Amino acid sequence: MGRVGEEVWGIVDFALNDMYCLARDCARDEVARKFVEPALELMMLDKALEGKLDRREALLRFGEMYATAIAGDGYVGPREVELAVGGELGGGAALLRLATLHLLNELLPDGLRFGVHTYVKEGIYRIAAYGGDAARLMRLLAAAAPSAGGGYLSPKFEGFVGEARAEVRFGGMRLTPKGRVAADLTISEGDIDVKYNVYLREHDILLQFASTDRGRAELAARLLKLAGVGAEVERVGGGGVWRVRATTDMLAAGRKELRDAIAEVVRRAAEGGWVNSETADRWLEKLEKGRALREGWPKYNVQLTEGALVVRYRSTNPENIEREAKRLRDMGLEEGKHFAVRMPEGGKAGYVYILREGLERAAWLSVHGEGDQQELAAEFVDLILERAEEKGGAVYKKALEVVRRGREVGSLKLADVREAEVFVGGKKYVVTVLGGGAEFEEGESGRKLLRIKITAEIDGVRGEYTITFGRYGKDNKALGRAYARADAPGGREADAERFAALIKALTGKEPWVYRVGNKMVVECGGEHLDGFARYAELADAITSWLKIAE
DNA sequence: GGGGTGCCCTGTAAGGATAC
DNA sequence: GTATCCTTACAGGGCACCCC
Repeated sequence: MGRVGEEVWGIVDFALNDMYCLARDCARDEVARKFVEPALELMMLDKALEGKLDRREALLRFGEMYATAIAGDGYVGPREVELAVGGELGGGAALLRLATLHLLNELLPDGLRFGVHTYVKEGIYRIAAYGGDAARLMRLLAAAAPSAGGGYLSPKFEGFVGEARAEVRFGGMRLTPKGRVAADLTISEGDIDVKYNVYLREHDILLQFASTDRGRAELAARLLKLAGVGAEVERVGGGGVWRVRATTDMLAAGRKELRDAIAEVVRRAAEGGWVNSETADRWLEKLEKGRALREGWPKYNVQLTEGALVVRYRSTNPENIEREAKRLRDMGLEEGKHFAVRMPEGGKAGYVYILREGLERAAWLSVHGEGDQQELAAEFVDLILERAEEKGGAVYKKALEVVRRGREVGSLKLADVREAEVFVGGKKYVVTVLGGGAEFEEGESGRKLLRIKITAEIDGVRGEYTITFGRYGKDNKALGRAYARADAPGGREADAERFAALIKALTGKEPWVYRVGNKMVVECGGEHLDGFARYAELADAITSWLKIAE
């Protein structure tokens, strides 16, 4: 380092030998710390250069310390890493930082070295790496930055995971004394690596790293996270061993490099006849396809049972069931109406079961809901469709049908029906809707009625058509009735046919038309009401009426 | 036929124990 | 200190069955 080096060491001497003076004169810890940390880094790196300290250990510790400094006084952008050094004696501290980076580069292999720029703005020294230099620095920090509980201690480092290029390689395939397949798998980032053990067990794949050094175990967890697996450090029993483990599904959610390496172990084991071929095929399928687990969502079971769509989450843990029920309530769904809940009892699993109407409502909320409800519902519907798609064919078709129906509620305008061609009784009708609305009314018996009025032109005949819904019978079924008018052009029969054409154009389904005495009755059921609910002018009234008339 | 529920069976996660 | 095994609870797939 020549003359610069001498100056640097002069500052180090000053910082370390006169710490008492610094502490006394400056009377603030942060000033002392500003010098102590880079000075320690400098000494550590110098020792590593002289071969008195393990080089990789020094790189790792440097990375931890520098990341901590950036977490406090730095900035991390997509293509930039910057450390700010300000305050009293900032110039000297910045010089120290530069000296440590210089030594660090001497320790790094060619492909990982990086350059930095230093500038002063508003009295603060800034040490920044840009572009490729920043990318190389990020690789070091990504592996070394302190973390806990599956995340970095500073959110500034979360983005690194996407940028880092953890390499995965395997070797040392062997059979354990009991005949299980084991292999070594090494994950490395930059010049830092960790060796893990992979075991092909009877029912799962297990990747494991164990150590009595908690720091090494945390590094193992960080590198595994860079490979896309969020396993946490755990303490084995109450003893002094720390461990990081991940099994099949977690591994299958990892990055392609990791999945490929593990798949290679499985493939070779299958070729050697060391694992059951059916099990190996299942694992390979998972590893090759990748398993996109939605963060924060459990795995809902989506399937068809004799034509009905079953959407269900089951668990023996009451807290899990309650958590899902709460999530559905937060989404705007109502228990009993949109979903059913059965709490676990006697060791048996409980469940939340999404009723058909619930999935429809969630689909509606995913389009028409507001704020958090809309976001939650959209995420939920996506998740269910994704699960249905995995099952393929009929399951996906059915799920899509329910979701589409839900999304359609209130999505159309009556005036959208213009010159629609429909066939009733083999005859073609041309329907144009001019307007309409819906309102409640109380019938003579106190029954809550819903009156839907539509103005339309059918085959050139303009008219106002009214249909009145009520709930009838022991099932309390929704039923809508209208009577054809005798004074309409062509008389009752022609009016009934035009009415039927209008309802078919609006709902997609023909009503039932029958004669009672000399009257012509046009009758609609729940499916027609669902069809009417697709129109914004009618949707709110229909939803409210369905609620109050229950 | 579709909606909803119960239950069996298999695969996986989690945690501890044990062998080397 | 590390590698391997064991146990158990839980999750999830899928089918049978009931009800309307």
